Amino acid sequence: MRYEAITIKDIAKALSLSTSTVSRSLSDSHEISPETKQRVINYAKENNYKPNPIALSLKDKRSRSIGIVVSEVANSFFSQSINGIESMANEKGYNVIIAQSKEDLEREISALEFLASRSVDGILVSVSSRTSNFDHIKKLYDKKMPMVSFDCVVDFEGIHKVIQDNLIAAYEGAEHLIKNGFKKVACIASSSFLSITTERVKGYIAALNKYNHPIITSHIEYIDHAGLIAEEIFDAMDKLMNQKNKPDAILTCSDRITTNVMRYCKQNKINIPGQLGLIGFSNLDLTDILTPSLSVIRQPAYEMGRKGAELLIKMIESKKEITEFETIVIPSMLIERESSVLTKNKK
Amino acid sequence: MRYEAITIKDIAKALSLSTSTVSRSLSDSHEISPETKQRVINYAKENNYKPNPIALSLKDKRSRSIGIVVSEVANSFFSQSINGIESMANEKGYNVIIAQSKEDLEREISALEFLASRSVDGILVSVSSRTSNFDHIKKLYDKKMPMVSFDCVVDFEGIHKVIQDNLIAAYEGAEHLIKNGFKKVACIASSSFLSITTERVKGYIAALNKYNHPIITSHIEYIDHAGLIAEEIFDAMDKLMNQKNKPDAILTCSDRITTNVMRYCKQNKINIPGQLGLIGFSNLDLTDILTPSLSVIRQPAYEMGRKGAELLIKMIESKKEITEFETIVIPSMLIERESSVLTKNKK
DNA sequence: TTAATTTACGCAAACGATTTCGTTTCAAGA
DNA sequence: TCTTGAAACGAAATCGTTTGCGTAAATTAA
Repeated sequence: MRYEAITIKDIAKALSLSTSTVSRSLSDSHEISPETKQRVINYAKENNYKPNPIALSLKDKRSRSIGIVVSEVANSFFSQSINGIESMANEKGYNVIIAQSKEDLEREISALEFLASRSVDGILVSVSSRTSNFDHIKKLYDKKMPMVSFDCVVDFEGIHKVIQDNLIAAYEGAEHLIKNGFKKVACIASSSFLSITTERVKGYIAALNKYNHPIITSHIEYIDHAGLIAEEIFDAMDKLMNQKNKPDAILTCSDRITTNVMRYCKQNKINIPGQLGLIGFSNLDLTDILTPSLSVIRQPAYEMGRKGAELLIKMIESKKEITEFETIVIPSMLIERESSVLTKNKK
Repeated sequence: MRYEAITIKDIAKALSLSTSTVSRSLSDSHEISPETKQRVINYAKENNYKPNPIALSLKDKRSRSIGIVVSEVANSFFSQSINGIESMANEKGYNVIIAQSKEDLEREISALEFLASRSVDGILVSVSSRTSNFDHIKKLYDKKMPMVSFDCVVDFEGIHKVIQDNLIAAYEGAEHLIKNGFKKVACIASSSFLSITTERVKGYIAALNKYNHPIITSHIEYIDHAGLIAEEIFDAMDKLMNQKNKPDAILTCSDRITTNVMRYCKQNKINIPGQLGLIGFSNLDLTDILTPSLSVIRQPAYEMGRKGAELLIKMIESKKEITEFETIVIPSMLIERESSVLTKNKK
């Protein structure tokens, strides 16, 4: 079964004209008589003619499509980002092709290859939590594939980046806990490979330093598999909560970590915020109706997507080599709710 | 800035061969000598040659891409469906282009036009909640665009459909509430335009009939805008809870409705399940850590996506006209948790 | 030795659209 | 009357790939 669209040839044949004349009529060229032009335009409209983008792509050597590589679509942060990317891309006349790495380096590499072989004009990439080296990205980039790195950005210069204010966000998160009376704030961060992780941990440490809290190594846990397996997070919680000097609050650095910490506390009957204060990075819409309602650092996913797409398209359409690279930082938002605020009458 | 891939011409020039010879070598034709073949294959591999899919598309009159139209990507059901679609499409060598209708008929129409004009080989569509007539879909379908309707399916014969067992799922949901001792089970359904809504309401009514509960019209509310505006759901709840004969339990028929009912109850301090039992359709991963944990009917999003993509691709690749149309029903899963179970010691 | 066949490759058309370069026709200027 | 030139259109190349057809050289059969 096949859908057959009308072509410029069909129009030419129907009106006994050459394809050149039809093409020129449709592009409103001055060297076509007004009558012919009208005949063509009318016929095209009646038969709902749309130029074949594939033929155009072949000629122009551009596909007007951009690729996205994320770890997973079914993740609130990324689905919101994709939403933003999509809206900007559509405005600019591009469409998007999505590839998922599933937090796996091998799949990330093949996703990039796949996109390049599908001749996208550029790629937006958020690297997986298992990506500790960036050769595959560099390689493609050196071949002049326009690329923008967003969220989980690559760790080298010479590429546009769109990030949130990771350090500041984490700083404010930790500070928020401290100001609300917590004395021993721990941190569960994502994969140690990622720059967003080091940034966030830096912010966490900066806040502790600022308020003269000691930095306790056993209070910092890393989740190297992006929390795809809940076990990993439960193990981290076990470690944190079973030590002598156990924390009284936690800053969690990703959606999945945040929710799994909640899950752990619920299963282990740890009272939040009474026994454990909690604030975490999250983009879920449901955090306000959790009990206790969850204080979160909300990441500007949609805006990051839009900005990333805009940057990428600017790059694609730029004639000259790009030499100046922007790093766009979009502020995140701290939403204070119950999970991080100690009340007088705690159980 | 532009990425330039190596072409068959480049290989031909480099090895002083014709493009035909190169092409045939790469397709392992018998009419090329083993030595030449090897030379070409080696050179191609060294230079990471990948055939240009755009040129192939132009020749084959197929793009090896399929379109998806959903109301919104940032929706757990759809992002999970897309995940399934993507995985199947990739297995079969297709990629996906996503378009969003944002629950708006106009945007749905233009999304379909957009996809057709981008020459996708077929389209998977879940209609928006504002879609009460299907002319735009029929029109495209009559032009032989392969299409499969999933989840919010179209209301006419002669097209493949992938749905969940809406009637049974709703029946079981209502039955579950009744069996747990609730006497006055209400229902908040989605847009009355949608067949999934009528199916689910039928299931709800069937359960009430089966257990000799009266059908009370004021206990059925419809949310015509997909709950994009929380207000609409709050209004429905106001109506339900402020009547004399108010319900003691609710079956909610979509993710957004379910969570907004929770939100309403939390704001209005309505105890669940003590004052109001609740079970709802939802695909969120967080429902188990709500308080009370939420009983849900989980929709088989991933499987529906995979099955839909499989069906669509089968259709695209079929030589002959399709005359038999399948309606694939995938069972959903009822997960019993606290929100629908009355305990002895209620407040 | 000559004819027939096989081997191994090149030429050119095709897909749909754009664009450069002609070509035809007609009118105005010399 | 002849030249010039604009106006209005067509032919053909191009993008990258496949493929039917043609053809030279090499091999085999007669």
